[in-house]
This record gives sequence, C-alpha cells and structure tokens, in this order.
Amino acid sequence: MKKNSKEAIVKAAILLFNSKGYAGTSVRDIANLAKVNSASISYHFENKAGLLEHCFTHFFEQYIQKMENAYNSIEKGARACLKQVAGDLLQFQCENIQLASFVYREMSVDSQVVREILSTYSLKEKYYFQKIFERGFEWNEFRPHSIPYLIIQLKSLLMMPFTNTHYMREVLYIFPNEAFFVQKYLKDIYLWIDKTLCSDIPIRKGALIK
Amino acid sequence: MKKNSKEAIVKAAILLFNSKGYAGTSVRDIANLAKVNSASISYHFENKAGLLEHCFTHFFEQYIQKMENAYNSIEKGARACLKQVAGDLLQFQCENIQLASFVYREMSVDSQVVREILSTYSLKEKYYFQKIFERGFEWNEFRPHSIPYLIIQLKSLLMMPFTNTHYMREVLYIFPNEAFFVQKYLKDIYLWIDKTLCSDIPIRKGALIK
Amino acid sequence: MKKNSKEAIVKAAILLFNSKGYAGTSVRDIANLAKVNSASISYHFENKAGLLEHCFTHFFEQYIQKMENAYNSIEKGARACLKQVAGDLLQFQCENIQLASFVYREMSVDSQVVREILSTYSLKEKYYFQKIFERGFEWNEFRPHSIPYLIIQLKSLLMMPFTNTHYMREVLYIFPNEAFFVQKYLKDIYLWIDKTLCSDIPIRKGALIK
Amino acid sequence: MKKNSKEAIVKAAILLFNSKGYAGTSVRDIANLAKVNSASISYHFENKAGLLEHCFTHFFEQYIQKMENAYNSIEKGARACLKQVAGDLLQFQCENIQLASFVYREMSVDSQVVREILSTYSLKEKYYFQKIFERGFEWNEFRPHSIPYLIIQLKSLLMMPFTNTHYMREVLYIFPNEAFFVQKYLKDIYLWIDKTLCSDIPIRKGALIK
DNA sequence: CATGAATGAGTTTTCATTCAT
DNA sequence: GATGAATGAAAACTCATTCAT
Repeated sequence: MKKNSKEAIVKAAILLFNSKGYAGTSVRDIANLAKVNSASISYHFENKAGLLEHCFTHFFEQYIQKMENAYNSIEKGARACLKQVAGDLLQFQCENIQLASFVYREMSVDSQVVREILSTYSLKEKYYFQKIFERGFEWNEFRPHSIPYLIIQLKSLLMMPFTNTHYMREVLYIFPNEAFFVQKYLKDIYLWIDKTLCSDIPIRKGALIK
Repeated sequence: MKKNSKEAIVKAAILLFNSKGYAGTSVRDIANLAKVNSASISYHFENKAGLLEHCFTHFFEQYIQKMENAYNSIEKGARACLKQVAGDLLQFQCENIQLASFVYREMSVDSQVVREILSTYSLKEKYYFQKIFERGFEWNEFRPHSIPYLIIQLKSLLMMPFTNTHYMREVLYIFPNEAFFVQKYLKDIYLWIDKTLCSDIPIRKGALIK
Repeated sequence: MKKNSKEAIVKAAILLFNSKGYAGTSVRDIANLAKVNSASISYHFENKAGLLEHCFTHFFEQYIQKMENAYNSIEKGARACLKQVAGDLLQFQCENIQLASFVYREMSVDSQVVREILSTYSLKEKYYFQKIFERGFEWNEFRPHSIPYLIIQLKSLLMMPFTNTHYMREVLYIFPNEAFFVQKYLKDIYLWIDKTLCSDIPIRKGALIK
Repeated sequence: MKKNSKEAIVKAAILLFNSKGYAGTSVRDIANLAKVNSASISYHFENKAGLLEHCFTHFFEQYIQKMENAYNSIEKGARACLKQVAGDLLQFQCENIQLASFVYREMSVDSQVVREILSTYSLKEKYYFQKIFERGFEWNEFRPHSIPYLIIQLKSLLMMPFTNTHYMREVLYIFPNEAFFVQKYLKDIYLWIDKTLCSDIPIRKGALIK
C-alpha cells in the first residue's frame, strides 16, 4: 500500500532530531510526520536507537566517501588536495544541513553508538587528514605544526556553520542553505590554508638542493 | 541535614546534561546523583526547564562579563584586545568544560529559552566583536573583511574544543582540561589572528599620513 | 519450499509454550523457531488461541484413547486394570513431556478453552477412574474410600513429574526423559495401589460366601 | 492520601496472576483492581517482574518457616514429624490458595527468578525432607527407599489440590477452601505415610536388640 | 527545607493480525 | 501456500510534578 515508508521515516526523523534533539523527539512524532504507524519504526529499524544509528552511518558513510574521493587528488599537491577536501566536505554538509547538524550534536553525547562511530569513521577521517598534512610537510607546502592541532582548526572551520545554525541565522544572518554560502565561506577556509597553514615556510636544506 | 542542596543539584545537572543531554537526563537521575529528593528540584528551580535556564544564564552571565572586561583593553589596539578576548574566553570555557560543552549543544535545539539567550547574550557578544573588528579595520590593523564571516571563524576556533569533546579526546588525544592546553591552543588562535586576520594589510591613504 | 510447516509450527509452539508459557510466547517467537512466516500461523490455526486449542485436543485425544484402551482390561480385575492405566498414562506423558507439561500448566488458568476441555476430556477420564474404583470396591479389591479423594491421589502421583519439571531436574536430579524413569516411578505408584489402596480390606459378608 | 497501596497491589496481583497467569495479566489490570495508579507498581516493585518476585519470596519465606518449625518436632519421631510437616504445609497452602496455586504454576516456567527460588528455598525444603527421611530409616520407622522418589510422592500429594484447582472444583467437586478439606485430605496423606512409607518395615538387627 | 508516596500523561516497544503480492 | 510490510491496540515502563507530612 505505502511505497517507501522507510524513506519517509528517515526524512521525518532527520527533521525532528535536528530541531528537537534525539532524546527530545518521540517515536510518535516521527511516525506522525512521516504519516506511518509508529510500529513501522520498530519494524524497519528495530527501535529508536536503531533509527539513530541508521542516520549516523548513512551520514558518515557518504562523508568518508567524499573524503576518499577528494584524497585521490593528492598528487596535485597537499595544498590543492586539502582545498579539494574542504570544498567537497563543505558542499556535502550544505546538501545535508539538517542531518549534519543533528549528527554533530548527537556525537557529543555519551553512548555506545557514538563510540563506535568515532572508532571507525572519525579514525578514518583522521587518517586522511594526517596523510595530507604529512605530504604537505614533506613537500614543504605547509609550515610544520602539530597535526592534531591543525585538524582541530580545520574541522572547527568546516563544522561551525552546522553546529551553530541558530546562531548563524539569528545572530549573524548567514544562511548556509543559500546559494553562494559555500563559495563565500570556502574562500575564508582557503585563506586559512594559504595564510595560516602555508605562509612563512622555513627554507629546508633539501629544498635548497632541489 | 544537607547544606547546599541547590549547589549539589546544579553540579549534578551539569554533569548529566553534559553526558546524556538535557532531554536524555531525568530529574530523578539528577536527584540521585546530587543525593537529594527529586522534589527539591521543583522546589529550587520550579521545574526541569528552570534548572536548564539557570545553567544557561549562569554560564552566559559570566561569559559576557569576561567579554566586557577584556573589551576594556581596546585602547591597547584591536589586535591586542582580540587576543585578550580570545584568551579570556578560552580560559573561562576550560574552567567550565562540562558546562560550556552542554550549553553549546543545547543551544542548537529549537526552544524558547534558546531564542531568549540568543537575543540577549549572543547579541551582546556580537556587539563587542563588531566593535573590535571595526576598530581593527579603522586603525588598519585587520585586513578588511565581512565581520559576520570573521566572527564565524573566530568563534569556531574558540568553541571547537568544547563542542567536540569526545572527538578531541578519543581521536586526537587532546585533553582541554590538561595544564597547557589553553597555552598551546591559544598560540594557534593568535596565529589565525596574525596571519589570516592581520597579514597583507592594504596601504590606505589615512594610514600613511598618520 | 517448506514441507510440513504446520508440523514445524506445532513443534515449535510446544517447545516455547512449555518453557515460556502460552501468554509469554509470541506468535513471532514461534514463527522464528519454526522458520516460517508468522502469517502462516494465522493461516493454519486461525489465530494464536487456535494453535493452543490444537495442542490441547492433540494431547487429550491421545490421552483418552490410552485410557480407553487400558480400561478394556478391566476384566482382569480392578487392581490390574488400574495398574495398566497408570502405566500407560505415565508412558504416554513421558513420550510427550513438553506437551504434557505445558498442557497441565495452562489447564490451571481461567479460560473458555480450559472449561471445554475439562467438561469433555476430564469428565471422560473421571468416568473411567470411577468405573475402575467401583469395580475394585465391589470385588473387594480396594479398601472402600471416597472416589474423588482417590482420584486426587492417583492423578497427583501421575502428574507430578510433569507439573514440576524444573524441581525434578534441578533439585531432585530425576529426569523423566531418562530410560528407566517410567519403570522406577511406576513401581512407586504400584506400591501406592497395593499398600494404600488395597491393604486392610475389611472382610465383607459377600466376600466370605464367595 | 492512600493508605496501603502496596498491600492492595499485592492482593490484586495474586488474584489476577492466579486466574490469568503472570504473563497473561497486565500491569494495568492489577492497578485497576487495586484502585491505584499503574505507576505505583513500578514505584513499589521496580517493575512487573519485581512484583512477581515479591510474591514468590513472600510465599516461600513463610513456607520455609512453617517447614522449619514443624521440623523441630523431629524428636517425637520421624513419622510424627513428617505428619506434622504435612499438616502444617497443607494448612498453610489452604490459607493462601490463590498464592500457592499461581506460585506453583509460575515455578514451571523458565526464568532467572525461578532458578533463584529453586536454588534457595527448594533446596532448603529438600534438606529438611532428607533429614526426616534419614531419621526415619535410621530409627526403623520408614521402609528404606530412594529419598528423591519419596519426596516426589509426598510433594505431589501436598501440591495437587493447588496445582489443579479447576479440576478439583469442576470435575471432582472438592473445594480446598472449604472447612473440613484439610482434615479430610490430611487423613489420606497420613494413610500414605502409614501404609506406603511405614508398612512392612524389615526387621533390622539393631531393632531386635532394642 | 526535605521527603516518600502517588499520579496522569507520555514514552517506547511488543503483539496478533491483516493484506497485497 | 507463503511472505514481507504494515497497522491498531495494548503492553510495560518512564517521567516531571504534586502533595501531605
């Protein structure tokens, strides 16, 4: 009778989890919005936690894919590759604002699922960032610096518009869903890469010989 | 029998709100942890929402105070003042990691309280940042740039360690509660100020005369 | 694909009804164990209650059959006949431990089905016992006694190993499914018949003449 | 406001668990009958299983107490003591027909609680029976016999009226709650003790000397 | 101030059953 | 015959709050 009730559930869940939080959203709310019976949620996702996990993996599976694809341009140089990564991830998040927003929020609560996500996807992501930074140091593109601290900064810039959507909209009047947001914000991230990450490269011995 | 049951409640609430989220924490959980009767919470804070609001205002009242104090050093120059602001806020957040962490998370859900906070404290904060940036442009200390976009970047750097505590600890092995974290991370923020915000200042007429 | 799904359902039902009780077993549990679709149960037995009724009648139909057959040896004397009955019923229950066990348990809850079973099979069974006891009194084989009270005692001995399986196994270490259980336990029942039912027969007038 | 809601819950639970079975009884049913809010059940007994456990221990605690007390008359001889035990337990069960009835039924389902009860109370009970039988053999009061098999028989006689209440009432027209039931049924149990357990004592050497 | 009991509304989950395929 | 999806009803349980003590 109903065609894609599973899809409808996920869509409704993302919307509600985003606006009211996972714990603040009831299974009934989701079912009502999705116009399905609330038992369908248990049927398709086992339980509420299963629905959350589905959202998580749905998000991070794509996220890591984008990362991997962008990483493949490493041969064009670390700086170019990092810019590619930043652009692609920003774009991806913008295309899934609500999902990104609520996933990042729920990743900050203590739970088994979160730990699992961290130990799979976040570690993979870290691995790629590490590779790029190491290449950048090696090829003298980036100023030497602690990799974890660089990751914090880059990730902070990439995530901010999605972890603070209300602040963005109601205080700064910046709307990440608008047409040119990615373009404009990406310029600032490039600036951080060019100015903070790449400037004042110390001249290395090897570099001179080369 | 119990001396400061109110204090104990707040302490327990911050801990639990942080690890399980506001909606995911029950009044009984808090009462148990604080070793008080759950009716006490209604007594002291009217209801659960009142306890949340108390945490919010308790946090932002101090936050804005720090901001104001640091802003008073504006006469030493915009760059120095901004560094002062960044340092003080970072320090303050580090001294209240759990509180900061959970407040920032709950600020991203839709609610009346959140809107009120945004329209009072966040606007005030924005006002100060704006003043500093305008001074920086005027005195030719900062490269001209969209103020909202600068605020995003600066705030993203300042908030990241507290919006992603699990990621920080379990993936990057950076612990914001450790001794030298503020010192080390502040250097990177200074770098952003110096390199991204201040470098390549275009020569202005007025500047030359001066 | 599946050959005798009906049989598989009954087998699974008996197992689960026995270990978890009728009300404690879900249709899905049965379907999963039987490796059939849960809709099949409705198909074959109308509904869950129908499956229960099937189990009941399946059990009692055979039970009464055994009783009837054994009763036919009444001409050999009441004592011999009673021993035959006891032996055959004990044997039958042992061959269907799980079924007997759960049927006896469910017979103690209030329900329409139970009342129907009582008013058909139990009454029939009582009729045969009555006949045997009456013959025993008449032929001076049994000490005169209240028939209902004799039925209680005999039935209690016959049912005990199946109404208290856990106790039998885990406390007394007697396993009714083991090879010589019937043989050993039957001896005790014979003893009750010989010692308690038959001993100290008072000399009746009629008996003397005979 | 409400006086003894806890007591009311237990009373209602025993009645309903007895007539509909534990799994067949809903918490709401109990709450309605007890005229309390259904949340009270969770409040007083944690959850439905906790209420069951309370009934179990409430029953067996008293049961074992009766057993212990009766066992203290062992000096009067094993036979007299056993009769005392049988009488007291029968009396106790008759005073708590519904409780005894449902407890015995639920003891036959597989669960953690049941295993715990078996391994505490049933083992204790077995211990006392064992002591009495051993004394009986030693003092030449009882015909030597396998103790577990004797326990089955005695317990079967003691439990029957409570494991098959419907059968008793609707088929045999024996009502265990009626005035003289204990008296009448106890006679039959004494008969079993005297005739089956004690008769035909083989003459032992020691006995002769004595 | 503090507490234990109680409650009504709301939560998630389970269940037996139905139905189109 | 058999199945996967779907559903309404009811289940157990949780929760914030109230109130007499």
